[in-house]
Amino acid sequence: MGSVTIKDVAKAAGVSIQTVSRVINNKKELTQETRGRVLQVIDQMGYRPNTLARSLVSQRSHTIGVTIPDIVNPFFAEIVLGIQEKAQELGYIALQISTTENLDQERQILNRLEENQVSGVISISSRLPEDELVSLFKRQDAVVMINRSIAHSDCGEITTDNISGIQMGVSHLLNTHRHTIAHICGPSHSWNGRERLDGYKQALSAAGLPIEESLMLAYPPEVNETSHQPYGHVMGAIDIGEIQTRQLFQARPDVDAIICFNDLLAIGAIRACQTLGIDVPRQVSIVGFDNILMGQLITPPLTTLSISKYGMGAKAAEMVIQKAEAGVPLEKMTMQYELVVRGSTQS
Amino acid sequence: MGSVTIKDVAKAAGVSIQTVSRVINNKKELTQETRGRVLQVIDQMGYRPNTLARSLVSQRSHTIGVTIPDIVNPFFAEIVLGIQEKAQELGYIALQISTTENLDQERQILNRLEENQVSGVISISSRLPEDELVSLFKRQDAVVMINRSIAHSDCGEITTDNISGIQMGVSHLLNTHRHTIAHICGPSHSWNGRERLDGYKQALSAAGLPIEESLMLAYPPEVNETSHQPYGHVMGAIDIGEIQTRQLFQARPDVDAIICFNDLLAIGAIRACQTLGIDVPRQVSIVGFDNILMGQLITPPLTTLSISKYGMGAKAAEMVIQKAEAGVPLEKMTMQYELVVRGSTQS
DNA sequence: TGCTATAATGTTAACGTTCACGGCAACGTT
DNA sequence: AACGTTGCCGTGAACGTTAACATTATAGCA
Repeated sequence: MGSVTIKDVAKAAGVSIQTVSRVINNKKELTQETRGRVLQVIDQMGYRPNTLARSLVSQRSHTIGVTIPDIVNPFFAEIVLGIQEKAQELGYIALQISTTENLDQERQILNRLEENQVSGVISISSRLPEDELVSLFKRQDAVVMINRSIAHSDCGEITTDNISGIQMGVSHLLNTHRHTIAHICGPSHSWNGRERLDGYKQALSAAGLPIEESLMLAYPPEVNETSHQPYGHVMGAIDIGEIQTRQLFQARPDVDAIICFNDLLAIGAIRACQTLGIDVPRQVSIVGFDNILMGQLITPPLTTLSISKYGMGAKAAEMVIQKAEAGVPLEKMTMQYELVVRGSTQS
Repeated sequence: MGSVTIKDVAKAAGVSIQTVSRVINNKKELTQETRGRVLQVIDQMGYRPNTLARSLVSQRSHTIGVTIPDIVNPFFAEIVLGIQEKAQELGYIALQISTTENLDQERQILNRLEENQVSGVISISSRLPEDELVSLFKRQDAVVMINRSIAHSDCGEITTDNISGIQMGVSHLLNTHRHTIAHICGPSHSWNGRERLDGYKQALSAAGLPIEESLMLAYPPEVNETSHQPYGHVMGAIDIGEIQTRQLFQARPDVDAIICFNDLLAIGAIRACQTLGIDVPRQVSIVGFDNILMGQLITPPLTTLSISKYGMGAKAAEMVIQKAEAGVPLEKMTMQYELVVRGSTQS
């Protein structure tokens, strides 16, 4: 728009453009008097510096790009909030885009972010294949991935210690005298999903328990490409949990505990038990992952492995910006889960 | 960063800068041959046009700014998703910022968006006073407000028909033979909150029922300024619903229905009934507003007034962009609720 | 053949800002 | 008195791109 520029201010205040620039950048080589006069003109004319021009000349957009699988999912939303607030605190702005679990969209977004000259990128739970990610990130010099790891990459990484997390869950179940522990798996294309399955197997082995195929329920293949139906994914996950649990009890009526890939599946599992007349936690204990709000509200409230999503986001933002700004090397860090015991494993 | 520019491409392809520009903008005055050659060089060098420079010269940032009270709240997240996807469809990018229900933050953000030269602004459920909003929007020429109305403004507005919505709720309760209907109010600074309270009174009057103070429970004043505690607001709202309901039954043990400002309060109300040993819906019917996912999952599932959040967002984006792009005048539109009957009002 | 219309390409200026200079007072210092 | 210093301010170039105009080659036509 024909908005007021630094030039207009300079003319109106009877000074050079550079002087105005010095005022808005708080440089000190200025008389109190001229500064005051310029500030007054700025205020009066309603001048706002143009970030586009600024970024162009300074070669720093002070913007970081964020790709999110699904902003409607509060799990991701909380990470995003952490990113946004930390970025803002450091003088950056976060350009967040939800890919709605769509790979093509994700590719497109990443390119779009590049054209927008973002100073760095945070990629949350990407499901793109490794080689493709590498090539999409090639031209970025500050990339942090959350919930995903890539071998031999120079990206930053914030992952969660799924192995020890699920270990804690299994230990808790063993301590409460459960011995036939099933696992409802996450999607096979999810990095967390694969890790948690691995962890489950390791934990059982460590406890001297057999690993049985009939106790591991795979996540069904992609049903239909995501529509804009509200809560499509969230609702879907709950349904899947319910279905898998039904199936589980048909094959293995002897299970006394289920540890699920995430809370949504676990909520589905609880529902299945309720309709099957199975008492939770008396007959079956159920454990989830992620500590989403809903887990606290259902009955019985859900035991889960919790982690600070806000903290993950904030840390990611900090890493990206420090790298972009000062070249601080990107770390690969792992965050620890905390076991939150609630009614679904204890009466 | 020292990324590759149009100049580099031009030199490498042995053409002028302008020719490259024509290629990337798909102008037609070009030989197939040069276009091919340039495209090849572009591909090979990994050139990406610089949006900042483009926007600067064209005076259109192709960006719209969005302020959100709280992105962690799925109600808002879904609106945002609608905005983002429609914007993208129209070649725009949405710069969304959560204000975390903080007024100062909201002011700051709005200024920040202006500096970022956004082509327009969508303000979701703003709680800033009217005069301040007017002055913050003064320099924007395409503003749409969602869930808020301002007298005599030239902003676009997308509001919901709270009056008829709550009317439907009350009618439904009357039809199921309820006569002592309470209302747990929303925050008094919420525009929707005030409207729904008004609607409640109108609906009772229309039915010939008395309007009694003891049946209208005010939302408590701001307790503490928002921290980053996960789910602070969401959890808070549920707690408030629970507390208010307890209080309600103490004063008026004769109520047989509660219609709440939103689903969260309603969920709190259901919890209160459960701990008080009051059967829902046999003894008391409960109705919410917004149709959030959680309402479907609790027991009993919640009867609510539903509206397309995604649609509201998409429409807002469309309006802002049409206005910014082609000067299409901004409308003030009202969307209708739909009653979704579930277990909390019917056995 | 000469001339004009058209297609393909190049040149220049601008968008709003900052950076690296350069100028010029006023002020000590020797 | 001549010479650095310091403080304040202005000038010109640059960031990467596009719009408007200028130029050149090509074809069409009388």
